[in-house]
Amino acid sequence: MPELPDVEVYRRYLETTSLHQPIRRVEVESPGVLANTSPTGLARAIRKRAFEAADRHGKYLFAGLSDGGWLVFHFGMTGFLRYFQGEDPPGHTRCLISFDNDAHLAYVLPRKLGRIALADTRQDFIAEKQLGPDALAVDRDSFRQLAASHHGGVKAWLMNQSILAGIGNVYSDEILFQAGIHPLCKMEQLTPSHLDRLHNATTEVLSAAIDAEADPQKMPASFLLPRRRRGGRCPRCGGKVERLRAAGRSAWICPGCQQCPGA
DNA sequence: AGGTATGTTAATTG
DNA sequence: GCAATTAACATACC
Repeated sequence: MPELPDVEVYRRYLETTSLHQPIRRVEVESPGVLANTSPTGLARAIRKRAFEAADRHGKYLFAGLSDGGWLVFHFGMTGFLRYFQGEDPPGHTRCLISFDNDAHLAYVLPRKLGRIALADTRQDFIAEKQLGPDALAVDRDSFRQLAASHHGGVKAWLMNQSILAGIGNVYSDEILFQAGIHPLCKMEQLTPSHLDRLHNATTEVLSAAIDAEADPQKMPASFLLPRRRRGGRCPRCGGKVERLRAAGRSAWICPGCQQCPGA
């Protein structure tokens, strides 16, 4: 589920498994996943170097190379990393990085919707992708300012990576549920106090999801996320959750607990 | 068989 | 220019 919390878990995984080991070889099984390079370009950029840092911005994972460059991973809807030794790569491995110590890092992407890119600096990449600030790095006043310059539905706003980076369909539902706000509310309807509730919910939901290692089973009992399915019940009022269309996606809500201000 | 799926981008329409 | 909608991408699961 690669939204901000999932990618943060991947970042920690990369950091604990894959730093400081020289890279011996790179095999690209699906060249289509390379965004701005080729298999030989990728090999030239990372072979004989090591990952020295693991950073994240929104849904993007940055692996810092010993020469100062960056390898950037995006995971689409289904991707993940797997570090292993002495066994076969997982199915749907699209790129395999092998280290001098005979361990391997697999970039696994069943649906091929993610991408690997090279970047000179994180800032260059973030600017080129026109990403907004990381959703966990925005304070109350900045959050209000970002809200003031937009119209349209609040769920679409939360998921717009150019405004806030890192929130996708699942966590936008959770944030709106925790804030008690309906996904189709217009930004211009939200009062400063609603925006503060939304900001608090954003910070708390993303932090709690990271603490739960992005595993729905470990999340707080107050979370809607594990009940986000047909027949699910609201953890707050026990009512049935409902599905509707918002921002071109399925949005799950508790109609009793989520309203627009003034409605 | 058809609908749905955690993302991004491009095209289209209002 | 902005907001909303749809299609496309590729694959898996119900």
